[in-house]
Amino acid sequence: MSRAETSRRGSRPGRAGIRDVAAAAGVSITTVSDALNGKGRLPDATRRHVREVADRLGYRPSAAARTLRTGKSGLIGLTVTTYGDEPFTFTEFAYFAEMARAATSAALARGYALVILPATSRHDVWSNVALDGTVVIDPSDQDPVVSELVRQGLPVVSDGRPAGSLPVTAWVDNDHEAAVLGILDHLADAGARRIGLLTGTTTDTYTHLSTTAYLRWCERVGQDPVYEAYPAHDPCAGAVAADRLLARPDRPDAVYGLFDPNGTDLLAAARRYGLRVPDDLLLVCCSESTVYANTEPPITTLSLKPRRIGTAVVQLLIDAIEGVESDHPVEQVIPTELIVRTSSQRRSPRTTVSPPRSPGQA
Amino acid sequence: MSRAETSRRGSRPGRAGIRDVAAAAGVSITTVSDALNGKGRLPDATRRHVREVADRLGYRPSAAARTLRTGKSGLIGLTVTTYGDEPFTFTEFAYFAEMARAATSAALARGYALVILPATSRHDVWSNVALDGTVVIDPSDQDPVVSELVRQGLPVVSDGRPAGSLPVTAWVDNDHEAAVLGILDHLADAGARRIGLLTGTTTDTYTHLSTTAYLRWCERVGQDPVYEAYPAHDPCAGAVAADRLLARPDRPDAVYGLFDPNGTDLLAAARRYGLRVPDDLLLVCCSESTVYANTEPPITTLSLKPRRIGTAVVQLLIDAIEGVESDHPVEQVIPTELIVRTSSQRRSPRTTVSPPRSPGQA
DNA sequence: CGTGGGTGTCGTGGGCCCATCATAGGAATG
DNA sequence: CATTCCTATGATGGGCCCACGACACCCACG
Repeated sequence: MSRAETSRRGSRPGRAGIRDVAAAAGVSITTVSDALNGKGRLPDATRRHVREVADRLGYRPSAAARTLRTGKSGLIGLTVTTYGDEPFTFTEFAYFAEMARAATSAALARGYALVILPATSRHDVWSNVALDGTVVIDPSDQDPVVSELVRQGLPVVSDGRPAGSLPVTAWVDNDHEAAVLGILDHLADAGARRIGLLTGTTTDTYTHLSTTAYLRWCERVGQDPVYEAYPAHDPCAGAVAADRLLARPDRPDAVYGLFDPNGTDLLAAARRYGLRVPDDLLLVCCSESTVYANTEPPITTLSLKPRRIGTAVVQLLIDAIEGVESDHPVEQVIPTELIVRTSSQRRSPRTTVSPPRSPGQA
Repeated sequence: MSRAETSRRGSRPGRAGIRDVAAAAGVSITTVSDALNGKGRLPDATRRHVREVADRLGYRPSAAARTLRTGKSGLIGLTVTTYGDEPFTFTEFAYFAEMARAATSAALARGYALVILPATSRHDVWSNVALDGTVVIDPSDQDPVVSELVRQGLPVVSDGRPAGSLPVTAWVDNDHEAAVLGILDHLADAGARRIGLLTGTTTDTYTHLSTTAYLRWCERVGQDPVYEAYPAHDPCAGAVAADRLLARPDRPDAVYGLFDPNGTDLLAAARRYGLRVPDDLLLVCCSESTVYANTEPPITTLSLKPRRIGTAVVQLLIDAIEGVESDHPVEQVIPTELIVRTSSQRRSPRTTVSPPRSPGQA
């Protein structure tokens, strides 16, 4: 024992180990471990005493040793898709930030921390961190990262319905088709005759499902599709695409934009063409940003509820990690929320749909 | 050895350990370790063979064991301040997202991953993860997290000049005072007579330095300060404060807003009071968001260059971790960038400052 | 009244997780 | 026999946990 003491002193003068605490408290290593972890059956006096000594010595258990022994690291990977060199795209900023924030909080509340891992990370980096499980955002079909993780026996929960036969443990997503159909109906109700779509060229599930839903809706109501697609990760391309859409001979009288910056892009394009919103052009875009509450005019947005998604994803993952029989279903659909503002209300609000009021009221 | 083999088989059927690789390749454990890590002096044939076998078995070295042995985890903490329950504030979304993105990329390029750790994390969470060092965003004076980390001998680099005598290893910041003075001069040059400030009630360094710089500038040019402060973490309070500022009897004819959403808030308030921008009111705000390029009118913004900051912070931290004699100084000041748009140009651009052109040109 | 067995409470020893590294050892060659 | 090379052995890092051991106490039986 004294040998251990000595060798430890030599190795790391700054940090105290469990051995040092045991020696200082006059008990065994096991007793220290049990006292600090609330395990075993020890008299409260011993427990208190050990805790006191540990505090005095500034003892912090080595995370590495604990992880090695228990097989649990308390770390959850947050894998974000990458376009080009940078992790997560510009268009997803607000969504991603909100989602990550909620996920961080939820994980923290259950004693876990999040590790950011871009999908294009070098193998050696993310196989070099001990994860208990991983959250994957919008995994592509046959995502090599996911299959590798699953092969290692780690639970994987995805934000976004997994494409193809990706073997994720669970997933959470919005009902994107229903959301698009709801918006199109909303615009049609507001008087839109020809609804256009600003969409992306990428092949992710969100873009694909939304575009398909649009095309099917068009077919159902007998409208020719009017849409422009652009690479969503390029912040400049959006403005150009918005311009193209409004410059078409079959110019739409309402537009839904799938990505966050589309609102301002479309608004700017409309101004260039002298179109008044909402009189000449109805506008809706998918965004989590609150700037659209204060634009001129305020723009109707679709919120994907990233906070609920982030929370749900983490809960599912931790349930899987801890082997909790999921009281949650393994496939969760989070409802979207349409925040109706001026840009999508041609008729002055409530005038025609509400019951008549007394003339005195504004 | 056969006993070890057996016990391993029983323990974790899915994952192969270094023992299994050694057995399968018919060499010793050391040889496997050396072959995979490029150490020692081994014949290339052996090296290749070992690698091949390791690949075939899907061997991944245990991160926990390696961390325990080497004392390095390859993990960097990213500590974010919290307001209320949620990590990082709404007003810092774009800044934080950009900064975190750059930091993630920079860390990755050097083989490190980032762990998100809200400052209010329970002790047991962030002492439960093995960190090699930590990035702290805007640490408050006497931040307990920082002192604890430093006490453990871990390098800490802060984004934002540390308040008080916080013992950080290094820091990176903008020259906020110079930035504010530059903006005020810019507005004065554009014809502003009375410049107002939209600031925060929080005590962080950014808010403090900026406000002080404003007050000093006012004193120097002999203008009465006109400012409103609000709790920056409350997204609704900003709109109210903007309104208050423009409702004052000594209404300013130019305003600088310290926080991201102030641009739209001020624009909306200006419209309510029938003020034209930039004719009746000049506007600048500090923001990383590109929406201000497409507002009506486009708004001049100050960029704090979060990507450069995120990169610099991580480089400094990893230099410290790896004991590299910093070729970078330990205190870095990143220049800000004023992106001048219509909202701060009262006189039509270039007309009066450029040499006269021939009448035919637009 | 004395002692052996039963029952509990507290606490300890040593092995284990897995990879790394220093050093000792062995084989081949000059 | 000496010198290169390469490989094997064993210690190490630090905390957790299984399986016991030590000790006290109580009851019953001789």
